[in-house]
Amino acid sequence: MARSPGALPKIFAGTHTKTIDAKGRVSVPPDFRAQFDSPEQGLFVMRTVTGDKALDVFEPEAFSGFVSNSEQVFSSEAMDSAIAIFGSAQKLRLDREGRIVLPAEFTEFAEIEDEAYFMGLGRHFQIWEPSRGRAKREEAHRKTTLNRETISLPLAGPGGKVS
Amino acid sequence: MARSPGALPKIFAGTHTKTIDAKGRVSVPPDFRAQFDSPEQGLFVMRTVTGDKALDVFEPEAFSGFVSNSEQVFSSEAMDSAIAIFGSAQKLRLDREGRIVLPAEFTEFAEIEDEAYFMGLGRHFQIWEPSRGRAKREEAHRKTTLNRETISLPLAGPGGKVS
DNA sequence: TGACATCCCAAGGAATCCCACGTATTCCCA
DNA sequence: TGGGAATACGTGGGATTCCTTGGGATGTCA
Repeated sequence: MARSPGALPKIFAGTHTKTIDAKGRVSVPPDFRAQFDSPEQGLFVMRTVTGDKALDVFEPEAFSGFVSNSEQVFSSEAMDSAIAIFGSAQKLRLDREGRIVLPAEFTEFAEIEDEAYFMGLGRHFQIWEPSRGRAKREEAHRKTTLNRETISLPLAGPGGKVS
Repeated sequence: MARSPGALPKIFAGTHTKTIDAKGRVSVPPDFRAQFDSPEQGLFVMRTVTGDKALDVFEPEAFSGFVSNSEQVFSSEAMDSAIAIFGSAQKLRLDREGRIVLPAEFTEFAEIEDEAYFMGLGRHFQIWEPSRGRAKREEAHRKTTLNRETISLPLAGPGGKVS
């Protein structure tokens, strides 16, 4: 991703709660949409591997970074990672109004019913069931407040890139 | 990786369960078909060598990568690999509706009856017997969740793990 | 010549796309 | 600073396209 010097990296920040209509459609927050290089290429959604009941959402360009890491198709370790990532990921297209349809597989995994909680995480963002997402956010804030002396956050550094 | 900016690599992602009709035909998921450079060139199918009862499916272009890797035809190791790969692989054509017919050799190996479970793995994809494939996916997800600290995934954010 | 495999065509159903309207917000100007 | 207009956003429904499934026709090999 060649970024012109001085240009700021895209940042997904903030939280947004969006309703899901009868057809299963959700509006992606405009704040997030504004960050997309090419909305017509859609987004990659996958079940998160952190143990949370949440979904990770990436732009195609960011998501394609996972491909190079799975060159060794016959290594069983790489296999597990590849299955966990690509097996659960799916490419979603946005309609003209910037909505996506979350497949049942994902809503079931994240236990999402009629509302989706979008949470920006910098380079990508997540989708949660609202109450669960809010709880996670509060907990993370509390933990980070307590542990701020001992943990290292790359706060000062530039976004860096996945090679 | 030399890739022209903006050009994204093709990615096979997600899982799809497809029924096999009386004639042994299965629809290749549209998501996957959309990734094919030239559907008329067909696909290469082989028994996987990971010990799983599954089938690996490659595009001709990706599959041809194995050729260069097996140059040393007189090394017994390379011989075995070549036999395992090319000896078991078979080229399948798609009909106008995007269906393939899995030869008995493959359905027997993977113990596939009347349903096929397609699982994207990035550069290529696999075909499983549904219940077996689902189990494999759950297991892989669980393992990856447990080991996510020790394996390098660019999930954590910019540059992966900050040491 | 018969049996089998492959290819082609058609129709039903489902998912997707597109368009239009109501509402809220922002911007601008008085 | 208040009000009005224009823009953007969210929402819903209708229309179209795509996908799947099944069956028939054609070609091939034994």
